[in-house]
Amino acid sequence: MTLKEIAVQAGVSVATVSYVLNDSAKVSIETKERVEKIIKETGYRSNILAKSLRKNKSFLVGVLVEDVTVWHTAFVIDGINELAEKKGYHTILSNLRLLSKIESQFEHISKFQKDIDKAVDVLMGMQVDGIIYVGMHDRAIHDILHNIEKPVVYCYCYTEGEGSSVRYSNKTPEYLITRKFLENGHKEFGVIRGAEASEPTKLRMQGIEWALEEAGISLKKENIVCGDWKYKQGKQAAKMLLDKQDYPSAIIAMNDEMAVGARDAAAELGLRVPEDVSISGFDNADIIHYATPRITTVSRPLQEMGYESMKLLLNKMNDRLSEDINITLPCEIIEGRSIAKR
Amino acid sequence: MTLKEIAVQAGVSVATVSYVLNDSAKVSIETKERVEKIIKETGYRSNILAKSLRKNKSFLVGVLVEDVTVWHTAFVIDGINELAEKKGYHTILSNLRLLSKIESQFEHISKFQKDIDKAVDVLMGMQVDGIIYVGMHDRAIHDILHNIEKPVVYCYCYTEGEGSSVRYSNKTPEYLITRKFLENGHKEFGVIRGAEASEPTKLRMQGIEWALEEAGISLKKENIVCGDWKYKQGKQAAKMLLDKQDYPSAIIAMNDEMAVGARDAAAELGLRVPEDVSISGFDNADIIHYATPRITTVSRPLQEMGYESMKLLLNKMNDRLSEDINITLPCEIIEGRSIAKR
DNA sequence: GTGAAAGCGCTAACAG
DNA sequence: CTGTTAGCGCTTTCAC
Repeated sequence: MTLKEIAVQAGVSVATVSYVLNDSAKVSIETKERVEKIIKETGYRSNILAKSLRKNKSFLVGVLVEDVTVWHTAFVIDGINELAEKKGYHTILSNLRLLSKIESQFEHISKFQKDIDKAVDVLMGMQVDGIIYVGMHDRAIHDILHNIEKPVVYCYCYTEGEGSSVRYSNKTPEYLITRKFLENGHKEFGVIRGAEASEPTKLRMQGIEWALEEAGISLKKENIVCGDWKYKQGKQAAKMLLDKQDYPSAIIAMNDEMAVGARDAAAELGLRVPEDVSISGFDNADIIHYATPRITTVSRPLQEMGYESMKLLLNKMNDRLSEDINITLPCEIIEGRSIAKR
Repeated sequence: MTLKEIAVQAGVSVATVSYVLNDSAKVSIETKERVEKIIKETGYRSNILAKSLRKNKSFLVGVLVEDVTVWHTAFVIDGINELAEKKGYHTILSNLRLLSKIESQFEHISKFQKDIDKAVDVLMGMQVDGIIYVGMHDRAIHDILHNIEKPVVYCYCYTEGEGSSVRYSNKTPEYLITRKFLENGHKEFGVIRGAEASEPTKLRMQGIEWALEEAGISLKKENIVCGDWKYKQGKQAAKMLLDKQDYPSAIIAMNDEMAVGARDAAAELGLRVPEDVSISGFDNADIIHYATPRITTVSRPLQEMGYESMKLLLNKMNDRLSEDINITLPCEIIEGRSIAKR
């Protein structure tokens, strides 16, 4: 069913039908009703492709995700969708599937660059009005999106080149968590860091140091142990920290998996959590809802990050914003029962 | 940059450029190379919208998900993407966001029907060549997709009306799990069911009964307790089952959350898992990787379900398949250490 | 081998 | 108020 057929059935011109459809002014009530009746009867649906072609505007945004199966991605997408839907935009999802590609083959980044270029080609070919790039880790994306003359927003990552970004705060929440320990009288700290070079690791570390400095407490170098974000290394790291006479009473793990690992390490060493050793995590992952005691953690504003990314993109697309903006959204501290008075 | 501009620069007609682009026969080597050079230089990208309009085929499939934040959805999408990408199709994601809508307002299904109709309108308006509907629960979807003259595949759900479906097996894996208990000498069983009316609950129950009947063992009615898939009720249910003299030595929980709840209940009652009571779960959820002991569970073929859905859809779209097909994919048993010899 | 031209379904001047 | 018409970028038939 096309606009033309509707026009024939209604005995009017295509223009008139188009006017009714977009109620763009000046159609007599009778004509309008007659046309609308036929539209309803026939179940006519306008061809968005044709419309986009003609208007040179697709109301489509490309959502280019590094990997849709990485936990936070779905929530970010959800946030994007929420605002997009409100504003009459639709999303076309392009999934780079980096996780499985990296795991299955030891190929160089250049291989992925090709994939990315192809994904961008398709998205641009689809005439998207803008692109939101959703990272699988929070890090700098370096010159990876080429030949795009449309607005780009980076979410859960950022770029030093062109393009706005939306991230979450690391330093402040880790500072606040550290303060919780301090307020409870803790003086000896152990830190289970994330992976070496990771951006969040550095930022969270800064938050910890900030709070400790304020309190005039120093962190022993040997009490900072490097993990890889995984349960196992978290447990191992905690064992190193706790298996000595003067073990720290406060353990700050940089994510929940490692925090749960630390809790289990404590249990194995016969230490009670939080009475003997207090522990904090980061991420508000599902696991901690089943861990006893409930571990105090930090919740990232994932949905909101998607929402804000879409908001930024809308502003860019509608020329209400010319320069790039980098937004950092605050996190929420989720109180558990894993930090006790000292 | 349009095809026409390329034509001008190359000093040929638009037709020729089109021929080169699609290498549809008969273009002299020299012309071809000249055109290709310009295409490369200019970074020309063909307008997929225009192409689709002209060919009346979009190479777009609509992925209509009930809620993208429901854990399995991302994996299903990933599977869909994997095959779609291989076959030159792209996905447009429509997220009904049912989870938050249901939680935030007590509105009737008719409200959602409107949302669904709208989503379908948009998808069809985008001229998708087919639709994959991804459920948030495994259940029958009743007459909810109207006015679609394109192929539809239901994934993680099914329909009694038109449309193929891809689901995972419930009965067989639960049968196999039950056999594991039996092989370990268990004779007294307790079952923590899922929500009352749920399809998977019924099917899994059938699997359990099948194995027990085979073994000539009967299941006491009072040893079947109804849960709601959540940790808390799992724990509560397990307490009912275990807090008596002749408690069952085998507890089959119908998902992992409840299984972990059961494990904690056992611990609180001073029972060791698996020595005093053996436990199984279902889903292969993240949580069980941190639970001690590792709980024996069932992994659903989520990615594969997406992949198979796309495969079915491709066959339908290319007229290689006329009748509806309902596929049930097998699950995998994930061995843990939560079932001991009796 | 290559080009002219029609037309996919729609919008938006412009004319009446 | 309504209709005519050009044209968005592309494919494809038919001529040459």
